[in-house]
Amino acid sequence: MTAAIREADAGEGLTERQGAVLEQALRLLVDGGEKALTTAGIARAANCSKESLYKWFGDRDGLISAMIGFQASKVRTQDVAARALDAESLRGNLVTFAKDLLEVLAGDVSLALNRLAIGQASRDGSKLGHMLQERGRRQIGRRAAALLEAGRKAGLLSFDDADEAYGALYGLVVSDWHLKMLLGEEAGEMKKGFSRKAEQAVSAFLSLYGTKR
Amino acid sequence: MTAAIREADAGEGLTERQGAVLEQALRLLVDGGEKALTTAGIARAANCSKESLYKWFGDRDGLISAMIGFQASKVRTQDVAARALDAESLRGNLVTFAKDLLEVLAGDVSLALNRLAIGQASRDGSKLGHMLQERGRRQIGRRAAALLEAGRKAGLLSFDDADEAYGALYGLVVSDWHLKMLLGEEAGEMKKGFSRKAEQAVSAFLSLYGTKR
DNA sequence: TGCGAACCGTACCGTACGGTACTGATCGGG
DNA sequence: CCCGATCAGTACCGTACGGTACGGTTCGCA
Repeated sequence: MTAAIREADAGEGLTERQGAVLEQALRLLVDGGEKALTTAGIARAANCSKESLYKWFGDRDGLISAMIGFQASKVRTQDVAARALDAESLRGNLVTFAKDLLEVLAGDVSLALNRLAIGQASRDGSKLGHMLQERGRRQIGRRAAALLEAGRKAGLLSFDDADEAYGALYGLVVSDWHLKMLLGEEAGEMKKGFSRKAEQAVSAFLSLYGTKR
Repeated sequence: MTAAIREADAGEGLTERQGAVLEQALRLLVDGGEKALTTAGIARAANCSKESLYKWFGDRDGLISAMIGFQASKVRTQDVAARALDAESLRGNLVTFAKDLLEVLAGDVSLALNRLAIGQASRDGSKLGHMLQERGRRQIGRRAAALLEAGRKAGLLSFDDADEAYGALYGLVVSDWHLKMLLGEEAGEMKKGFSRKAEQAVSAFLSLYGTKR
């Protein structure tokens, strides 16, 4: 048995030491943007050597990929599979989902990683973009899909294409807020309006796809 | 009278030579991303000297700002103030607007500039972000606002908050397509679905805010 | 106690970028 | 015909980054 297997891991087949290093790297990225994410800076912040960074992650891109995977592994979305779905609880679940979605998108780590992936979309063949899409959005998308499907099963929602319905829900909730935050709009001021925004969006969504009169 | 006034300009108080340089710079940015946007590269592509670049635009940031302003000045949105607005023409105008919006957002220059501004959002205090927001989105937003207001005046639409209604329209039309394209999803394949997407979004919007039974 | 692996800290190398300085050519006005 | 301004082309400088190499130290293990 290899020694590595016996060590505590951080959810991605990497040791906790490596996880701590990625944590510091994420902090650097959040605080200073991509420009601050230098190998020397990470090594200094994490009290490790550049040589170890290259041994563990290969090169800078591998390190960034590891950062995305590490962050995604921390934000496991627990879907509350609430049975006995009635109109009230469906609305409540949808509002909760909408708020969670806005909170996640407005999180500084999420914003920083999205900025990083978008900035490199031109040069790396959108490798990071696909990774973010797959490991971040896919998760929350599945949660929404399950919720919508449950609503349809309970006769509370009516739609043919689940993706189309989810797209409408996403658009009504997020609108152009995500882009505005990515462009640097202060996220702190906006968070206060999240609840109202989420409820409005869910109301609109239900009047589009709900069966209730 | 100054000599500069007598020269042909490119819409931003700069000479046509400078406009040609900015054109080449935009082309470099579109083709190779931010990494390809070097002063030496621009000078080579535009057959000018780096010294001229710095004389005209101050520094790299000034040049990027000029690029944004230059591009915005080219994409003037003509609002077809169609009088005699009935339900059919309102829908038609909304669909046209939705298609135009998707086309603009999917344009490679737009995507490249947005990627650039998002990538620098952390370091420059979102100066570029505000500029893009102000000179790009504000324009198309006003066109939509005028259309919505005309619809309300004609008794075809019903809403209290015009911004909220516009937000819903924007979200229904764009959903998360913009982000996916910014992250590198191939835009070519998506463009085929724009018409259908636009019509679906407008139908949903009308069933939310329309007065028609 | 001695061995070897892992690792920190740092020095180092090649490269590429932003920005400046200089030279020579072109061109319009007196 | 000459003067001054503008500009292309290039050489140059300081800096900072990605990636590598090396000496010294700790720690698990026999």
